[in-house]
Amino acid sequence: MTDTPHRRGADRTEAIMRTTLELGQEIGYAKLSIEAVAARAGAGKHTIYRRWPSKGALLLDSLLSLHESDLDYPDTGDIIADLRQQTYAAIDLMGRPPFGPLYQALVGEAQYDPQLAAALNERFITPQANKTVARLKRAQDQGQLAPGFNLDLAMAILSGPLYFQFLITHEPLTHEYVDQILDALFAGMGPGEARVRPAPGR
Amino acid sequence: MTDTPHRRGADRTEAIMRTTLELGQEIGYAKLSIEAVAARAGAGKHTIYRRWPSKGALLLDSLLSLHESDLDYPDTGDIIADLRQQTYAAIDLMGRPPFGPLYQALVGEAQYDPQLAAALNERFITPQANKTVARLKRAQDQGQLAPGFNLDLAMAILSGPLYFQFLITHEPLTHEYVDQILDALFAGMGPGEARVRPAPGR
DNA sequence: CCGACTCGGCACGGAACGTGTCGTACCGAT
DNA sequence: ATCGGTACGACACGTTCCGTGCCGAGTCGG
Repeated sequence: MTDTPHRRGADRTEAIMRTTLELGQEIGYAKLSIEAVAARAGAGKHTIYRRWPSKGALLLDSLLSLHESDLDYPDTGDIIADLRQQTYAAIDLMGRPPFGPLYQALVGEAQYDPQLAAALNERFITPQANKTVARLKRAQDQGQLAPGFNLDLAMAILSGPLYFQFLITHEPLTHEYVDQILDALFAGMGPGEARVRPAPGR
Repeated sequence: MTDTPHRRGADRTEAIMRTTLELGQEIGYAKLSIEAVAARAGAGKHTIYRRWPSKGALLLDSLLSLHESDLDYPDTGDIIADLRQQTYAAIDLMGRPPFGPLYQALVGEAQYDPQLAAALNERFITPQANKTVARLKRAQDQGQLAPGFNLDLAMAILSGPLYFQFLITHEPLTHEYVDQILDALFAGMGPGEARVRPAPGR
């Protein structure tokens, strides 16, 4: 039916974002150019520049369009199990294509594009963090966490090591690693026995 | 005072790195170009390309030349106090010019330049991490830490939240934040009383 | 004192940027 | 059905910077 050119509006927007993800996966973010996206999408460069101020902004929108179904927090009543499951889902997303490598590049770009950094925080980081904090809050109200514990801090201590591995050491994110972090977070690393995980054996 | 051209070797290397830092501070990493560095340093572009394969590699060397005096770990016998002091020094370095903003951009660039990422790890991240782990090891041997605790993990839990704040939320790194992380790390956030101070002996 | 090397300067082709212009197709309102 | 406004694709343009090639001159080691 329509191989007619000059389709408009949301139609073009979606086609451009889809092409961005395609090309991004094929050649990587570094080599991705607006020009190439326009060419493959059969769009004029203006049509892209009219919608997005930068390559980063375009990719941010494209990635967000990909995971519309927000990672929703379970609440089984067991805070550790819920955090674990939720974090598994997060690293599964971050760890593999198409989201993983492109998200990594996007965070990289945000390091010298303050506008992009702000948008990334507002549209992805903060909402995700808020969900974690909200779940922690319920647990704290139910006495599963130390009453005075700073929940933003708890979120940072959980996410931080993951991002450290993701952005700095570039080692793969594993479920086992998540387990270790959760254990340490709830048990502390001071001397004496861990309090959460039963220490089996002797 | 030699304004004679054609000085050679380490002389030129140092001049180029110094100019890189200067220009980087003035206009930011994103706008920094090899061409501009060459022009201001009074060097040919070849002289730069002969030494460094990329802008990132040049900045990495430049930044490392800046903090020759490695952050050395104190060992007062009190692991928490030593970690605190060492981490204070680290965030003071990361938090402000000239090192801070340029280091941030460098980590960003490393997200889509695997060679740069490897060099950054090998020459900066890993050495720093090793020092932390070594200090933790001594503490563990002296019974100040849980015997089986994974020390690489401990390092990641300490560094991770700092980098999270540095790279993701872009909020300023404060000593207070370091204190909070250390408290949480040693006490855990499970219910019950904080255990910050180690009990004597085993 | 001489050959090998390194340097600064300049020029080049190429890629991608962001903008401008033009003719056309779509759309909503009359 | 007609008509203006708008979004669009295509193309061209000037600019910046890349990475490389070439040249003449200065420097260094033997």
